[in-house]
Amino acid sequence: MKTPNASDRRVQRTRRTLREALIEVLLERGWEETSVQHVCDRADVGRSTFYTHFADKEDLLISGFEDLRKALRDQQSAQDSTRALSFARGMIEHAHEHRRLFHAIIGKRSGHVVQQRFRQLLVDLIREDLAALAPAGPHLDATVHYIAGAFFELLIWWLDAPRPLPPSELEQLFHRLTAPVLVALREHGRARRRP
Amino acid sequence: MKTPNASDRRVQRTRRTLREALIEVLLERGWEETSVQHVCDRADVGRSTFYTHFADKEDLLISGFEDLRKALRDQQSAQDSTRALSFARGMIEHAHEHRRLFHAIIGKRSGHVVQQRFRQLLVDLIREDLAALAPAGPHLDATVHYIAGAFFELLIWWLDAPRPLPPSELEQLFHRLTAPVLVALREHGRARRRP
DNA sequence: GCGTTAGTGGACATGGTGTCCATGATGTTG
DNA sequence: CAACATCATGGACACCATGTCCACTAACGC
Repeated sequence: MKTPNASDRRVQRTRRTLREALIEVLLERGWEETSVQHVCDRADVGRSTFYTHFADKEDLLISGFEDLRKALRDQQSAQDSTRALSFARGMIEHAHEHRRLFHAIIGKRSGHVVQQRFRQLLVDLIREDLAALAPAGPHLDATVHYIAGAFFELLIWWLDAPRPLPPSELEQLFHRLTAPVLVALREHGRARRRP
Repeated sequence: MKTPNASDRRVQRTRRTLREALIEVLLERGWEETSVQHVCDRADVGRSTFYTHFADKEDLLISGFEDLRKALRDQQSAQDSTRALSFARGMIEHAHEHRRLFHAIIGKRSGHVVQQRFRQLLVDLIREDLAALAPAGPHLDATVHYIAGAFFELLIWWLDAPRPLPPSELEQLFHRLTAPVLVALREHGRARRRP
């Protein structure tokens, strides 16, 4: 069977069921210990059916990342986004709200492709934010990756902590640590424009 | 057979051969595509022998991490380590010298446990450096992880770049971006000591 | 040299992957 | 509403990797 038609009810139902089952199994077993088998069993869906929709378990999980992205955009436009890196609030709150899920997805028991994708998501979000502050080039690239890595590790640390800070404090912490980095970037940009 | 005696010539030879074979296969196939089978074939070592020495391929790779750590310490003590985060120079030079290997080990084609361990190595190194700057607590922890994540992502970005900066520039960049973070940490430390 | 210990290689059970197909079930369309 | 196209099913198949075991042989240390 070739790429099923997404507008068909059956297709939508199957995909939704599989995504939900993935999350359930993920929460119970962690990423590495989750197999396509388990997900299909939980979803009560034939394993052959799985492969007509997704290439593998990573493909399935990543298909849900778009939802996160959209949620972040909604949250972001519904507040004053005057501050740089305003995605942080939404992301942190989202992670707080779905703490166990986030922990399973990006935490220590996750898989590398998934982490890779998540970090790429961060890099994209941050690059959008910083594009206005400095001219494109290796310095901007480096700063974007610097901040993305910092945020990612900070988030994992926070998700792993036994008694984590409240979300607002984490956000504050992140902005306090990152503000001077942005200042440095801006200065660098100005310096290069008027050497 | 139980834990073989490490002083036996045969044991040393077998382990060394396996480590070398792992690196070879790793460079050719990347982490995920490397199996215990492949490594044993390349090393010309029985697969059952592998399991008397290492639990799995991760165990084998990580057994080589201690060498890196030692190399870094030697390099670090052989220079003025007055500057905070002086490990960075050694790490960057090391990564530059073994670029392809580092790329395979911690880059995009790596495995998550390996990355995990490497990040833990960074966290440990940075915590040692920063312990003197601020009192222990969540703020110090957060900063340590922040910097570790930033350095890690910066390193991967650098290893992935088609035309990478020279190592000295990367080091400079890292220190320029991180200096203000350290200042903030110190100030925070002073503020809490004299509230 | 001799007793001990490590390496060999093949067998075995287990479990996951990805593909394929005939069949039955369920939408969609005219 | 009926006919047809499409999807889901579940079982079979070939494949590959894992981890354990064991009887046999080779190499080491003392």
